[in-house]
Amino acid sequence: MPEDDFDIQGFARDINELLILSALRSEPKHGYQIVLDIENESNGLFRFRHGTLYPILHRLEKEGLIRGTWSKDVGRKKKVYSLTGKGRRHLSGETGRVEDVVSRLVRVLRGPDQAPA
Amino acid sequence: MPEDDFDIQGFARDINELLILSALRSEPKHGYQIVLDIENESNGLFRFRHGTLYPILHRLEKEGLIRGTWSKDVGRKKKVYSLTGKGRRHLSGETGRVEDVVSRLVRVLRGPDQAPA
DNA sequence: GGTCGATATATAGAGTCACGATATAACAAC
DNA sequence: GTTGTTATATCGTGACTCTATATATCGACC
Repeated sequence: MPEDDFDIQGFARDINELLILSALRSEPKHGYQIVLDIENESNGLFRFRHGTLYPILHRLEKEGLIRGTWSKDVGRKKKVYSLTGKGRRHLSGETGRVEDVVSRLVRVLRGPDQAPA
Repeated sequence: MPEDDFDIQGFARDINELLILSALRSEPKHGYQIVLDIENESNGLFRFRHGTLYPILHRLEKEGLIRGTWSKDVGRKKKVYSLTGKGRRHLSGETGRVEDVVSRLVRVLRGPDQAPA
């Protein structure tokens, strides 16, 4: 019974989006801060470049998962993004789906003859 | 301490390659059979199309991870691929790396305030 | 008061890859 | 002999990340 179609490229794209959304879970942040936080929380594993980050932020905003507002309080202009309700639901739902996919992936990769450690 | 650079596109490509390599772990198979077995073992989750499978097989062969030989015993020509020693080492090593990455990914996605179930 | 580095956002261009479409061919069944 | 299944192969398209580049502000230093 073939469930929803799996697409490896969409999977990679989802991972990037979810990393950004998860960085906004605790509080609103601007782009530069998001990159630093993800890099810090993943011990340097996940590192976004500018050319990768901003297109994704714009895409997420267009999809209504985050909302960006310009803040010019100090003088340096920053665009601060916050999770919308839709974004928060998307984050928890898709995170569960990613966990499901990777657990099934690892099971296939390890094979049936591998006893669990 | 930033370890090896992570690349989401390379990660997706690696997953596809590892799925194919893992299908050859037990015995040599031809392309068509590989697709059926992966689809079967993943309960229909991972499904390779022709246009995806064969370029990857050629790539893996060129890298020396698999070796393909034409068999014409019955008449219908099949190219049967078998894991090389290098391929077998690559499979187990990279599977471990994928497991490491996904576990760290899930940890970041779930966040620090999430208690383990 | 001018330069340099860090902060901060943005986009265009290049390169890579999966995917859909299409082609070819042999065998089975009828 | 036509149709469906098995089987391998490649080309073109599109989607996406990544590199490079552009712009601008602020702090520090001298």
